[in-house]
Amino acid sequence: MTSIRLTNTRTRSKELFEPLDASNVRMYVCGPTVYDRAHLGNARPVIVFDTLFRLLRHVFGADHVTYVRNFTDVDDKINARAAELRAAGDARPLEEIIRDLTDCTIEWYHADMDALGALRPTQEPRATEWIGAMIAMIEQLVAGGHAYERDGHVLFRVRSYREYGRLSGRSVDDMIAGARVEIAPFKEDPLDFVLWKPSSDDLPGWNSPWGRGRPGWHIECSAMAHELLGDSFDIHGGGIDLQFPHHENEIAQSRCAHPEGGFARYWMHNEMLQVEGRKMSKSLGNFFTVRDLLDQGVPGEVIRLVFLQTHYSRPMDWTAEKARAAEAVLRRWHSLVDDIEPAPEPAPEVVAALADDLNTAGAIAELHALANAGQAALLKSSARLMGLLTQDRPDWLAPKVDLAPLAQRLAEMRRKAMETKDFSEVDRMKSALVAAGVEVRMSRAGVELVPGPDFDAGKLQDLA
RNA sequence: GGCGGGUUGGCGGAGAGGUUACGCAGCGGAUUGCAAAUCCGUGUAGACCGGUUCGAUUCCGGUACCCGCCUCCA
Repeated sequence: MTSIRLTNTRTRSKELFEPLDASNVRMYVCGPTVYDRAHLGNARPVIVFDTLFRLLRHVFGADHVTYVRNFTDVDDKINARAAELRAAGDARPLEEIIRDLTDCTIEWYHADMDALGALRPTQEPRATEWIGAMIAMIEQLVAGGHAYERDGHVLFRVRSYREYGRLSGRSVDDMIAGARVEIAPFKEDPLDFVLWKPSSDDLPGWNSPWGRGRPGWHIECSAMAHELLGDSFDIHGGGIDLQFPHHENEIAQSRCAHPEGGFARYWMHNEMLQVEGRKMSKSLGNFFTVRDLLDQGVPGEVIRLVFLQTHYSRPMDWTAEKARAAEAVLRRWHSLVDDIEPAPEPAPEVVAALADDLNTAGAIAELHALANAGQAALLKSSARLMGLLTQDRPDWLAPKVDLAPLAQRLAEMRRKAMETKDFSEVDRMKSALVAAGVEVRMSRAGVELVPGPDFDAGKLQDLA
């Protein structure tokens, strides 16, 4: 069996991956807060962990991997957006606006991530459907002395978890010295974080032992991971920005609530996305969504290939030039594998590259090698392992049109021109074809016309 | 201020303590009426300074610069 090696953030080293149960490999990845379209940065963990999911399914079997990715549908950003909508004239009750907003955003998210070739996770729990599990976990933490109630809030007592800060390499004392933590009067310690907070009547809330309220952000992942994957599971993933405090807090909660379990054994973090060399942010004006790119005609498959060209542990720069180059590569590969039956197994070199800490760039180099060697069937099966070339002649490629009559006419014109030495007619037709986005291939053997990236059937009307 | 990541040829971007990454672009050639496409060939790379070593771009230490997280945005 292929042995997989993964860089474990927890130990800061590349380790052999050995699942607790090879018949059920379990992975949890932090999903989106659903209040708006996913931006391009949101796509990175999706593509990275989808690739890992595919690799795990390949190695352990498609039915032996459980991949859980949550939807955070209770959050103050959602409440704020809903309040905006109401202020803008939406007369429905807040809860209804929120349900509609989150439902709609989840639909968008699915559509956008599907376009990137990402498989749906095995389970996609919504936080609001697991409030009971969260309350139960908080009760356990309170009972165990790891949490305390203050002014309707329940707070996690960071000092009660000795290893707090280990994942992110921080010490509690250093962080307090850094003083960039919210000071709230009801906290015993500035680093203590909220497990439960009270909701006023105009906010969503659930009844709890501490009154009507809503969960803090971190508890949902702990509760849902526990319910769906157990006390101990294999992989926990997410963006590096979540390492602290989110994942640190998850660990503290989970380990304290279920000391018998080890929570996640391998922690994986993807580095951040940049755009044209700068952080993507609204203030820099380089902020855009996956849907924006798709609408501009950048195919999801192209986005995926660009992402996979950079190792997940490195910052990745999105540039228009990369998208252009990736599209050219995919065009070539598609023309090579169309109508070819994929090989039963992917190439061992590609699997080996992926198994080496998800070396997607190395795997792509192997795909190039297969393409150069004319190994179309292996190229297809190997690319598919990475979620590429999954579709024959996808929509974004030029439609298959019959240009044979035009080719014949051009061939005839050329034959005559060869005799008369007057190529002006031939050149005129050739430029017209090129203007319509057709690639003109003339050789001794004959004339071949291939629709290119800018193919425009309308411009061919003049030639008919 | 605390923590973490990075610096590879014109550009993008990997692996490996000693032997071609790979892709794009460029250059030379084949081919072509001319092109395009295709094929063949082609690169003086490894921020800087030390150390370890027979040998380092690859390991260790330091310096510089860049980036991220700690703060609503992943």
